Amino acid sequence: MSSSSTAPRRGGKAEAAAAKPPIRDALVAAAFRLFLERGYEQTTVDDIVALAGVGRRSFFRYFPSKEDVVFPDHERCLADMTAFLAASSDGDEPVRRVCDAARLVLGMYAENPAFSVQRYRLTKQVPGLRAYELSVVWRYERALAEYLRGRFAGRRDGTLEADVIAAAVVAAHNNALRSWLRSDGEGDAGATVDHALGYVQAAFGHAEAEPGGRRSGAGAGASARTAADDVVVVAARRGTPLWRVVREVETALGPSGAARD
Amino acid sequence: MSSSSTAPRRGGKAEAAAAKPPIRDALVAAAFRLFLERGYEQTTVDDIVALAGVGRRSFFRYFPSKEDVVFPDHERCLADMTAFLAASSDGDEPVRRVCDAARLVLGMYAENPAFSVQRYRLTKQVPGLRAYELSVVWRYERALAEYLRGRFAGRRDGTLEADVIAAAVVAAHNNALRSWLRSDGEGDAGATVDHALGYVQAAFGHAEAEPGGRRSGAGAGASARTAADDVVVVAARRGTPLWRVVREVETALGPSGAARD
DNA sequence: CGCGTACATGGCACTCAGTGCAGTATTTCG
DNA sequence: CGAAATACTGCACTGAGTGCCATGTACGCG
Repeated sequence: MSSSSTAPRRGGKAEAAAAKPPIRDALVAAAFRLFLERGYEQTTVDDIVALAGVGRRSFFRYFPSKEDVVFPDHERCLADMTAFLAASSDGDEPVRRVCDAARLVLGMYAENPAFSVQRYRLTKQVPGLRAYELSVVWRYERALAEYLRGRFAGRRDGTLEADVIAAAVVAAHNNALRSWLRSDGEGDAGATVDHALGYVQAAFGHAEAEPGGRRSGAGAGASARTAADDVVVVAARRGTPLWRVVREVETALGPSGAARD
Repeated sequence: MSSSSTAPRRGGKAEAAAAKPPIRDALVAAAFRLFLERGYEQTTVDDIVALAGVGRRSFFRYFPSKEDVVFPDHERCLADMTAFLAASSDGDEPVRRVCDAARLVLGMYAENPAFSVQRYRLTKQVPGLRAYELSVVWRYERALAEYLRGRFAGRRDGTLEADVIAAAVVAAHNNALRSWLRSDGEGDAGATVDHALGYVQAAFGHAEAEPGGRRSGAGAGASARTAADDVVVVAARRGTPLWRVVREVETALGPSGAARD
C-alpha cells in the first residue's frame, strides 16, 4: 500500500551535499546489480543485504517481498493514477480520461529508460516476476475500471463496458510499452502509446482520436444528450463491414469524427 | 507446462468405474475441506497430506505449488482451448472464434457450479490466490492473442488489434463469469457470457474488410429479417451509448449472434 | 544535564513452501 | 520367481517471510 511512503523521513541534517538515497535505494541498486549479473533466483535476500550493507530484517521493512524490489515505484505511480482519476470532472470524456491515466504509467517507465529496459528483460525471463507484474498491472486495470464504473453508473451494461474498456486500454498500453522496451527504449514511447490508445479510443470513445497522436488539450463538451428529440438516422447497405457503419454512427452521434488508423 | 498431465499413468485397463487419479482427487478434496473450514493461509501442506493420508512429497508430485491445488483443471482447459484454436480454419471469423474459445472456459466452470463458487469465494479473499489466478487468466489471454496475431498477420496493427481484442474478450468473459459466480451459480451462465461477448463482438467483430458482399457465415441461423432489402436504416437519439447503436446495427444487418436480454 | 520516549535498525529464531536424495513398496515383464 | 521400472515415503536442506527483542540514536521534556 505504501511501499514508497514507508521510507523513513529524510534527516534534517544536511549530510554532505546529496546523500539522498537512504537505505531503500541502496537495496534497489544492490538487488539489480546482483539480479543482472547472476540472475534473480540465484540471488538470495541475504546476498542483497550483504551487498547493501544492511541487516536482512531491514530489507523486508522496505519491501514486503523479494519481488517488490523489482518494482520500487509502482506504488507511487498507482497512487498518482488514482489521484488523477479522482480529480476528473464530469465534463471529461471517460475513455479519454483513462487513456490519459494510462499515459501516466508510461511516463514512469520513460523516466528511466535504462532501468525500465533492464527490468523488462528480467521480468520477461523470470516466471515469478512475470506473475508479480501481472498483479501490479491488474491493480492499474482495476483502478481504471472502477473509475469507468463510476462514470458509467446508470448505463445498462455499465460495469461490463467499464471492465472491457479498462482491459482494452491496459492491453493497448502494454502492447506499445513492450514494443518500446523491446527496442531498448530507443523509439518515441509517447507516440507509440498514443497510437495504440488511439485505436482503443476509436473503438470505444466518442471523442476524436487523432491518428498522429497529438491530441488537442480541449475536447470536452461531448455531451449534447439533453436534446431528447435529436435523432440521428444512419442508412447502410446490407453487407457493409460493421466497422464502417460504426464509424458512420460515431461521427453522426459525436461532436466530431473518429479517425481510425 | 503440464501440471495436470503430471499425473502418473493409469493402467489403461480398468476404466469401468470412475477412479482415474485417486491420490490427486483426494488431495484436492482434502485441501478444499481444510481451506473452507479454516482458511487457505491457515492450512499447511502438511495438514492437507495428513488428511488425505499420503506423504508430503506426493503433494508436490501432483501439484507444483500449493496454489495449484485450487485450480486443478485449468491446465487441461488451457490445452483444450489451444487445441480448439489450432483446429480453426481460415473461414472462421477470428473474433467469433476467440469468443467461442472463451466459452470453453466458462464450460469448465459451469461443469461444477458448487466447486466454482467455493473457489471464487476463496480466491476473492486470499491475495495469493488472486495473484495466481491472474497468471492463469494471463495464459488464456495469451493463447487468444497468439491466435489472433496469426489471423491478423499482415494487418498494419495486427498485434495491437490482437492484444486488445484478446484482453477485451477475457474481460467480458470474466465480468460475466464473476457475475454468475456472485449469484452462487444460480443464473444462466451461458446467456450471461453470450451477452458480454456480444458486446465485444459488436465492438470488434467483422473488422476485416472483406471485399464483395460475402459476409462471414457466422451464426448460420436463419436470417430473421428477410423482408428488408438492401438498405438498413437505424435511428437513434443523440447521446445513446455507442454500443447500443452498434448492437442495433448488428442485429439489423444480419444474424450475428448478439444476445438479447 | 540526565532521562524517558519513539523509532530505525540489527540479530535471532521460527514457520512453512519447495527441492534433492535415498530408501521402500508395488507393479510389470522376462 | 527375480529384475527393472515406477510410485510413494521420509529426511534433510534452502530460502522467503515473520515475530520478538536488543541496540543505537535522535528528539523532547523536566
